Amino acid sequence: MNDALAHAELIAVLTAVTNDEPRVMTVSKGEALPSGPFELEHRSLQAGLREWVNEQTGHPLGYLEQLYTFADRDRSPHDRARRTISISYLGLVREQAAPGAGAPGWHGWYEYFPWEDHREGRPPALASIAEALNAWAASDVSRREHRQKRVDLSLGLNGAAWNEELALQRFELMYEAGLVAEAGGVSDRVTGRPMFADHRRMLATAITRLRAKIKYRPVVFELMPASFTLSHLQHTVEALAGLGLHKPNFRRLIDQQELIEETGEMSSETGGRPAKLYRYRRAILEEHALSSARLPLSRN
Amino acid sequence: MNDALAHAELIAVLTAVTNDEPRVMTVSKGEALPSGPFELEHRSLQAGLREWVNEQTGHPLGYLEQLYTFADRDRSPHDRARRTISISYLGLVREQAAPGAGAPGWHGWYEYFPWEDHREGRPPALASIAEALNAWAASDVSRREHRQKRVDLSLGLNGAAWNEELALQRFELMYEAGLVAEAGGVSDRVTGRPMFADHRRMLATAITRLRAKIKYRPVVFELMPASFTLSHLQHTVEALAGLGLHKPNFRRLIDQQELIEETGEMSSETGGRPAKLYRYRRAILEEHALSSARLPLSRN
DNA sequence: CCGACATATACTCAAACTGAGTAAAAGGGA
DNA sequence: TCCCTTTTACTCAGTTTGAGTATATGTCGG
Repeated sequence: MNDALAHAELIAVLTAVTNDEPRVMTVSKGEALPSGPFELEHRSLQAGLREWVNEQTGHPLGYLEQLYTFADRDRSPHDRARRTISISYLGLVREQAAPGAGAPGWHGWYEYFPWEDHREGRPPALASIAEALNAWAASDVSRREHRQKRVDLSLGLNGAAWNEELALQRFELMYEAGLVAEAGGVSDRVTGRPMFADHRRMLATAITRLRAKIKYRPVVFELMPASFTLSHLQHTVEALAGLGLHKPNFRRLIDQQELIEETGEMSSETGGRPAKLYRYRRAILEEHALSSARLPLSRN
Repeated sequence: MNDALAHAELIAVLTAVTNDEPRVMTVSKGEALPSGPFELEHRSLQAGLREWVNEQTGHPLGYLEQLYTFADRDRSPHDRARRTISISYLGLVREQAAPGAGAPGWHGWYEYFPWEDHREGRPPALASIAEALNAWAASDVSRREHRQKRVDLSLGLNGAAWNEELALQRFELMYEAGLVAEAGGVSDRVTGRPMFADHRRMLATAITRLRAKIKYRPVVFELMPASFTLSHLQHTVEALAGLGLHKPNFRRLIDQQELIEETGEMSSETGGRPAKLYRYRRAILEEHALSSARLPLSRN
């Protein structure tokens, strides 16, 4: 085997939802994701990450999932003889347990991706982005049609519906078109706040992964306090998905899955009729398999 | 930053389906997955893998997706001062383009996982495994109930349905119970063929990933020749899922998604009525977004 | 040449699920 | 007391899904 050596670096995308706003933990005034070296003492990658997140931030993190491993060259121009392998993780932090989640260090997802929040309808930023991307598509005669289709599909134009799971795809498209600051574009209220190196891309990866995952696995509860109302739960999901959901149907979905149970307490925080408080039924993880299954099964 | 250095190793799980049998490319007489070092010249991890797969095997590989990155210690006992980071990839190889896919080097998935093939009903191996795991569950008084639930759910016992996507979970359970050879168990027709180090676990990861992915993304076509019959397509999906599918419903699903189109040719290979030949409509990738969406959406 | 056989293709039907809308209940505050 | 707000409960049509049945079109044996 060849003796090529490399640095190993762990990068964490830690997410919490506070005040119905999804947030990510950052360093350097919001310009980078927290990261640290992978050391020999660490038992495994996952254990290594857990350790230093605990040391550095004090946030106990529940759910932790590997996102992606990068090793592209040109990432650190001063270090050409050696490569850095970056292994990124998505971690979910419970709101309750993160009292500093509104403090410096935590920044809203949608500061970095203003076009991703569709809870109040299509965000104004999207119109400008669409315009810029359409121009980009038109600028290359030979690939125009193909590009236009990608733009339409990603942004939900010309008959296509907005798909919140395409967050990464959208960012990569904007990168390719040179719109975002990391690719030479400007940084403003339309194209969002940039980050160090490819950190914003990792955040986009995390958002995409999480938006997909909440649909078939009960990970939202890793972000919820011990007891919560149905509306609180719905608003958390909406914050992550960047979409408004139909209330009656959301409730139906939740209780037909038997994911939660009443605590018996009530909450009267919101000014209207008091709401029942619920807690997550941890046992459900053992009872059901919770899989999607979209194949036409037979029974022989 | 700390100066911890590590080897970087790329591991490929290359899969093809030949004669309705899913196969994986191996080295060392079927005992290991092909792997190679990640070198400085490589542009990126993905590019690195592509290069040496091409060099070593000659199989042009279409689809390539990162699976997982490992760095657990104790993996190579002779090399304690340094860590090896293993980045595994899932690659799909077209049947047509892999004429050696039945030759040595290629082995059927179900040699390694005899309990995973449910196309002809529950495989006989499963009964013995269930027995052994039940005994294992009963052997620990304090955790018995929890263990029993895990067993029931994984194997589809006591009212639970068999879920083909739990392949990795099942392997980990058998590992934990010491059933498989890699964890000190025996190697026979029930527990399947072992592999070097954690390679069988990586294969299980690949199987799980692929079984999930075929449901919401048209990756099967990466395994199909240029033209094929509907039955051929169905048998390929069945081979991967390890399940029998309901024929009329499979057809309905396929053509309502407009994934394929007729070539105009017919095939009369199978002894019965000749079947129409189809080809994959590559354009579909651009037209549709193809996402699952299991949230109760609203439209304001 | 004919009829059994095998597979392909086409159609039907009920149950479950999904998107969407409406109505009643239960608090707080003017 | 009445209005406002939010929770909770119910309805309904259109679609999707699992499952079963029927017909078409070849090959092959006699």
